Amino acid sequence: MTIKDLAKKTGYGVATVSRVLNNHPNVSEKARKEILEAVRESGFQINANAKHLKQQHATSILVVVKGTSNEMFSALVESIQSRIAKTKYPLIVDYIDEDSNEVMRAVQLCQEKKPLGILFLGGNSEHFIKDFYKIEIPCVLVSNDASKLPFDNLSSVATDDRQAAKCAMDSIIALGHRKVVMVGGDRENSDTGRLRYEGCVQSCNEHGIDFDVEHDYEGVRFSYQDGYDATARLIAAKREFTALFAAADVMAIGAIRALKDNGLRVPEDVSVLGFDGLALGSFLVPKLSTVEQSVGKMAERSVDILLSCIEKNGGAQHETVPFVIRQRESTRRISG
Amino acid sequence: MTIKDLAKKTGYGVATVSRVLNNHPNVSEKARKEILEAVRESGFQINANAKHLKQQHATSILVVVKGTSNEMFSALVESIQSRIAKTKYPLIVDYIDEDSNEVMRAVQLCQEKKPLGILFLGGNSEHFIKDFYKIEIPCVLVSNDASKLPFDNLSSVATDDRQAAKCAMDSIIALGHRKVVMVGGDRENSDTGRLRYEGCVQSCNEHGIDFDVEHDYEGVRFSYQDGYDATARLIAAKREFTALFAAADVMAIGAIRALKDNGLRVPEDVSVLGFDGLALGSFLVPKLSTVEQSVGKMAERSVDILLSCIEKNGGAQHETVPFVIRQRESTRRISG
DNA sequence: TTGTAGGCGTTATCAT
DNA sequence: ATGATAACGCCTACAA
Repeated sequence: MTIKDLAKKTGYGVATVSRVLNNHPNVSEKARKEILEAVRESGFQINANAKHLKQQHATSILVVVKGTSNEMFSALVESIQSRIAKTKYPLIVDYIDEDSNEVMRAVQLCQEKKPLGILFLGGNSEHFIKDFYKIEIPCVLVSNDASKLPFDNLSSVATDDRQAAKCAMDSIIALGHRKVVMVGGDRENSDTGRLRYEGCVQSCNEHGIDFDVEHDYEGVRFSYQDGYDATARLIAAKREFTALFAAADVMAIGAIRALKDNGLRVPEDVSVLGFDGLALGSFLVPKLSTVEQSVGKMAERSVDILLSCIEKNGGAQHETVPFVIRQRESTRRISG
Repeated sequence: MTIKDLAKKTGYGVATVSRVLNNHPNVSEKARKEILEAVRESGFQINANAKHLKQQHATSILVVVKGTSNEMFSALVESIQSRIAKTKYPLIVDYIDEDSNEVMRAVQLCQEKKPLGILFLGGNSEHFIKDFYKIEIPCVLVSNDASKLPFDNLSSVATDDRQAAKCAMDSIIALGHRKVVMVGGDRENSDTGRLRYEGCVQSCNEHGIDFDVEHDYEGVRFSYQDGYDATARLIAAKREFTALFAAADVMAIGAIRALKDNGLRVPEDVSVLGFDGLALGSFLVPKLSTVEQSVGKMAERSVDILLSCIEKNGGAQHETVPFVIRQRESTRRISG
């Protein structure tokens, strides 16, 4: 069933059918009614391939999400969706593997869907450095900073990871902790991992706390299991600590279980602070203390910036979004 | 950059370029080398719209996933991916909203990508009843039973939800519990919700346990918050119970927190049993007791069935996959 | 082994 | 207000 069939069926030409389908003007009410009826009756579905092949510019906005089981990104997508819904732009959300090249995927999708702009949820700077020049429409990198990248069509909105991690450690130290370890991300391959590590170190330095990367830091993947294993290693190495800072809530959850399995109570023996502010955290026992990222704000600013770039041809903007240290039940004050 | 440009650039015709691009035979080594080099150098990207518009049949297999923050589906996708990777078929994974029509989406994708077969992860039978006749290629509904649906190109692989829920309740009763409540799904709009409810009731009946839908059942959405709220309502209604069965692990997690907030300990005061067997469950404190679905087996059977339908033109098959009741730390035996 | 040409379903430009 | 027709980029007989 094509628009040709539809044309034959209704007695109109393909052009008129196309006009009706796309809500274009210059169609009589009669034609519109009849054609719409035929569409309904025949269950006609427009061929997106042909449409996109022909169209130079679509009217949609694209979101490329890295990783599918990331609660924070899910929340971000939801928030972005509700914001874009208020505009005239359709939204296309595309999920890709944690470890595939988001930029090349975007290049591909640009050609397929011809979007007006792209929102990247998560991204690897190497991919951007290597391939982003191939993209010419306005883009926003969400949750990672892109101000150091030399592209004037790439904006960014992110939490200041270094600053947030520093504040997190500050807060732990303020609770009286002196022996602290960190279960963090890969400092070499993940910007986020590196920045949060740096914030942690900076805080320790400022407070005269001894922090030895070799023994007090584990750089692993952001998963329950990795958080568990890393913590188990820290314990096995007889590292003494009263507080553990995890660079992601999922690692904090793994860490808490590892502590428990080694006879350590949270927060009585060890305080645990996570990062992200996942909804899950507030349902746990104990409720997870964490660095809460402003998901709503991040979505809002990302969308606003992208739209302004699209509509007003503005240049790239780089923004930072606030965070909140939430002391819930997994951290506690200790005496000296 | 199109294959025409590539042809001009290399001095060959478009047909030869196309042959090289698609690994077709009848191309000289020389031509292949030169053209491949030109592709690399120019960063040529094939136009998927044009390709799919022209092609009658693609060679890919499609997975339509309902919901993006579903840990079990993520695990399923991963397992499916690794299985399909061993075949010659490319895999396309498409994520859609929890509450959008997966069948219509599939219809759309059929026309766009012309896949050989489809795997549905999650699905609503109403959508299938209403629209599935539009799909003519082999499909497998994963995690829901489709044996009652009248389509001979729709297979299904699922846990026997009713039986699993019954066994779950049996196990709770075997631990000595007599006063049990259930935090379940919507019995009207969710097959899964209804079946797990029925299994629960059946077990209670068989064991002479009093179970009153009005007061002992809460049908809500599968989320932390809904599990929390439902449990809070049960407690507020002064319903006495020593065990709570949740139709999903996420609801069980919400339930545990609600119990805690009302001064009830798990498992000392109330035993909690979940459903799904999420990885997360074994990192919680207490480790979540649950009905573990065989994700690996489900992926394996789904893929096998789909491939056999595609390659051998077999008819629809409906299979059930085993489950395991895992008594971990959130349930305990009580004395009469 | 290679090239030419027609058509996939749509949109959009011209006429009418 | 409507219709004929030329692209869009690719694949694939069919020819050479």
